[in-house]
Amino acid sequence: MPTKTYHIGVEATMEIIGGKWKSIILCHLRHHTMRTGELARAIPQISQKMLTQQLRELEAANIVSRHVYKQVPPRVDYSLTDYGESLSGILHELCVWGEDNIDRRQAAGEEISLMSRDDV
Amino acid sequence: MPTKTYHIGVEATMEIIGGKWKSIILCHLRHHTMRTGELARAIPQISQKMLTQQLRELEAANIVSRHVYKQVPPRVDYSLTDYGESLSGILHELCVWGEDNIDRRQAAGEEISLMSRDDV
DNA sequence: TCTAATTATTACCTTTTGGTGGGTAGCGCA
DNA sequence: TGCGCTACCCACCAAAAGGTAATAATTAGA
Repeated sequence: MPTKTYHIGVEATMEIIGGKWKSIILCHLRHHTMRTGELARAIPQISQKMLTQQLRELEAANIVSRHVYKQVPPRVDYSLTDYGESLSGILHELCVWGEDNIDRRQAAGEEISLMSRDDV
Repeated sequence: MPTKTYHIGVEATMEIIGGKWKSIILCHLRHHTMRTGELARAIPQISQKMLTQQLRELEAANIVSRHVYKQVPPRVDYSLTDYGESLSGILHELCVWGEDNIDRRQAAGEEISLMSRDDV
């Protein structure tokens, strides 16, 4: 296997939390364990396919853990692993910075809005 | 113009620093003003097209500023704006977390390597 | 006159990412 | 019998992101 080379730390971080959905999922999971359907409702724009796909990748990176309850209908929930928790501070800052960014853009007259803030 | 709606702050942040290159560029610019060619050498994997494209987008978001010197051959350099500096802490943490992630994966036997660390 | 130097643009193509619509499992209940 | 519940998988398609290679512009200096 050819050695994979990173040139700077942030590359590795972005490989894990980058993409359209992962950081959003993680920001929700930061507050509580959530069931699949809960996550889907919390992120209304995401498709079911993307949701499970991204969760699988986060699981593979040891950021989230998946708990399956032997029930019918099925019940599955997701939470941050201990290692995933080490991202919590960063995730929070990413949320806060984004909120401020939206505020600025609104103040500048852009037609944008934010549905909910981090510290719900 | 239809109002653009964000559901959580991190969405806006990722729109700005997400993608394969932006966070890497910003991590370099965090330390010093850099010329185009310097950036290209610091990020050997990037193509010239991507470099200028991403810089234009960061400029449009008011994160970096571009200075053109009237010289031949041309001289252009880029630096963080004051607003861009407000990302500096986050960028640093993203680098540090990634370095730690790489260390862990190496310890676990993955064939990966890191060329340079944040605090050069 | 020809080339080096530096930044940037363009057209074209490939790869990656994301979306849609369908289907399955298996138990409970009308 | 047949439907609803929840999670999730697959095949297929569309869109976005990224890569390659060629080209421009301009002046100094060989």
